Formats: sequence, structure tokens, C-alpha cells
Amino acid sequence: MSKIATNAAVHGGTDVRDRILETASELFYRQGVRAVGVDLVVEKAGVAKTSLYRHFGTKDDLIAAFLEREDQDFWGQWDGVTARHGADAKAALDAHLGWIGERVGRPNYRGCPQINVAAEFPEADHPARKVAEAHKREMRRRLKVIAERLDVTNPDELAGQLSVLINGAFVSSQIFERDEATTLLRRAAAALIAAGRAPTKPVGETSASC
Amino acid sequence: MSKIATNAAVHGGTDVRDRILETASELFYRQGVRAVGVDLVVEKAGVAKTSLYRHFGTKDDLIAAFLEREDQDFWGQWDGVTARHGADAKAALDAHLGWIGERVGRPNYRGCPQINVAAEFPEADHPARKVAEAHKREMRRRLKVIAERLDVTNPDELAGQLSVLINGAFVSSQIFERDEATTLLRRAAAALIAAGRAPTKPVGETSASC
DNA sequence: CTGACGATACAGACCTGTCTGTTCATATGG
DNA sequence: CCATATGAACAGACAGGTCTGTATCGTCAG
Repeated sequence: MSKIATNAAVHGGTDVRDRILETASELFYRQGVRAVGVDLVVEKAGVAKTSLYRHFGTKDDLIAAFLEREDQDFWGQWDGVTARHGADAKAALDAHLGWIGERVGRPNYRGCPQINVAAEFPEADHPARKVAEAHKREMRRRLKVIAERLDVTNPDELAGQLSVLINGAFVSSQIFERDEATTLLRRAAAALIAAGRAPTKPVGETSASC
Repeated sequence: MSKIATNAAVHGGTDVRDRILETASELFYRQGVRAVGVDLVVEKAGVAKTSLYRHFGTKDDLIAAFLEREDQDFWGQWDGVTARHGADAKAALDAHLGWIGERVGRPNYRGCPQINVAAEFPEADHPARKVAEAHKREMRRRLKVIAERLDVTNPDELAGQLSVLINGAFVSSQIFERDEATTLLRRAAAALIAAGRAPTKPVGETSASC
């Protein structure tokens, strides 16, 4: 039963905390946060309820910790993609969109946890909402960094458009055909970049392309 | 359904049912479905609990009815926009995007109810999820009808991109600056249309615009 | 008299969070 | 090398509230 080579587990170890958080994360994501009670988390994690409340003072704190974990996970993978394709900005963006498209196309994909939790908890001051909001702002920030290397007139605008596109993909998995997401995202991004290189035109007129 | 105009209210009238549904809709949208109990709906609507359960056999049925109501409302307004700007396809699309942008920019905007409820109820067979899924498919279908009048090579692809963009706007209200949504949506749509008119190119290369 | 409606109590389940008591590995003092 | 203190973790009962859904009874209009 005891784990880990260097004890680490016992006496103040983070082993129990990790097990709780991992179990809670899976249950929260698959079934929804409000649908999962702490008793279920405790049972599935094989820990005592007292342990849960020692490490996370409140269920709300556990929810926030869940989103923080997802946040770290997400940016960890994002950075992994960046590391593999960081040279050219366009290639990096395509790689990120490919990664996101693959992600939303997975059979058990259930949407972006940040968006889902935000939908479950409208109260603006809920601790989990702050995590979710920071996550979305971080996404736009990172996209802007990429956009600035893409030789467009208005990198912030492009970052906003790409943010909307990606968030849209997260919540639109239902309407995608098989493996449609990646192609859709990449072509859309390419169109937005191309348009962003021409001087910004008034939006009202069609301007009959070039 | 249409329950007659004359007496209407009393004796089998839809008055009580409407009041319940309207009250529930507002509470569900503002606070989240799971956060609102039937007791609260009953109290705010000023009806008896028995009446709620007579008209809606189950809370789940009430939730589904809520989404159906929102669905009808949404397409009613959509059709209103179409009626006012239906002549030119591009103008109609811009009008719809303006309407959506204005909608997501409202102070108390809380996201698309269909998306929110779907996030709250992961179970695939939940009655409300079916309504939500049908709603999203209907959106793509209608966008395709518009796309077909836009002289693009692949109307279905454009419809998919626009769907993602619109759904993204619904869940991205947090990251928008004041009144940014409409402009963002319209410029993005214009870019997608322009790109859709050129023959589809492989996505890998940048192709340096035109 | 019929049937929709209001009011209210109730059942049974579930929820979060607390409290008590026990086990056990480690750290420390002698 | 033994004894004791420390504190995390386990186990489970419990409190107090909320939830959905039902059952009962009175009212009132057509």
C-alpha cells in the first residue's frame, strides 16, 4: 500500500492531497462539479473526509484547486507544443490549433473545464471563477504574443479573434464532424491572418475581395 | 399547442404554466439551473408546487421547457433581424452579428443558456441536452443557408466557422472590451468570407496573401 | 359537481461541514 | 535502546439544511 521510494507520502506528505485532487478532478470534469458530492470524492479517492477538509478547507476551495490544476496542465501542454514548433510563428499557431482540434475531437471530450465551471457558478466572486477568468485572459495574452510575430496590423485584434475561435471550438464539439475541428480552426486562422495583413478596412462594405 | 385566446386563463388555461415557465427561465438563467430549486421557482412565481408538477412532470422537464422557450425566443429575434436585413446576404449576416454582439455585450449577459445547461448536465440522454444540441445544429443550418448566398466555394465550411465564432462569442464575454464583440465578429466574418471565395488552399503554407 | 389551483406537511434522499476517537509512523528525550 | 510526544490519516456518526417529488385538504369558478 505505501508508495513512493523516498517515503514522502507519510507525515505531511502531499500524497493524500494529490490523490484527492486527482480523483476530484476526474469526477468534476466527467459529471459536473455540482453533481459530485464530497462524499463521492472521498469514497473514490479512498481517503477520509477529514483529510479532504484538512487539505481543502471548503468544497469551493477544492473546485478552485481543480481549475488551477487544469490550468497548469493546459499551459504545460501548450508549452510543450511551443517547444516543438516555436521557431516560426505561423507553424507554432498551426501546431497549437492542431493540438486543440485533436483535444476537442476526443471521444470523451466534455468541454473546457474553465468554461464549464464558470457556467455552473454565476456568482462573480466565486473563487473558481477567478481562476477561470485568469485562464481566459492568459490565453488571449499568449495568443497576442504569437500574433505580434505574425506581421499583422493589429495583433491584439487577431488575438481576440483567435481566442473567440478557440473558445468556440471548446463548446462546439457537438456540431463537428469527425476530425473537422483542426482543419476548421487552421483555415479560419489563416483567413484571419491574411485579412490582418491588409490595412484594416471599414467593416460595412463587402469590398469584393482583392 | 395554442390554447385558445378567449377565456384562456382559468380552467385549463396556460396562464399559470406561462408564469411558472417565465419565472423559472429568469431564475435558471441568472443563477444556474442546479442552483435553483423548485421551491424557489414556486415562491417567486406565486403558484403552488402542485401546479408546477402538474404542468411539468419533473424538474428535468421544466429545464427542457426552459431551453425550448429560449430556443423559440432566439429564433424569433433572429427572424426579426432577417426580416429587416434579408435582402443582401452579407448585410443580413452583419446584422445578425451586430445583434449577437450587442447581446453578449449587455451588462447582465450570462452566456448562451443552451451552452450553460449543457455544461451543467453532462448526461447525454438528459432531455435538456437534446434541445441544446438541436439548437446548435439549427444555428449551423441557418448559417449555411446564408453562406450559400455568399458566393463562397464551400458554404458548409463557412457555416461551421461562423458557428464556432458565434459560440465563441457567447462564452467569451469576459475577455471583451466594451462593445468589442460586434466589430470583432464582423471583421472575422469578412475575413472568412474573403478567404472562402478564393479556391481552397492547403492549410500548411502561408501563401503570403494575395 | 368537476377540475384547476393554493397551501402545506411530509418522505426520503442528499448535501456540506464538524466532531469524536483510533491507528500508526516518525521525531525526540532520556 | 526504549518511551513518549506529535500529528497526519482513517472511520464513522452526526448536525442542520436543501433537494425533488408526493399526499392531503380547502377554495372557487364554470
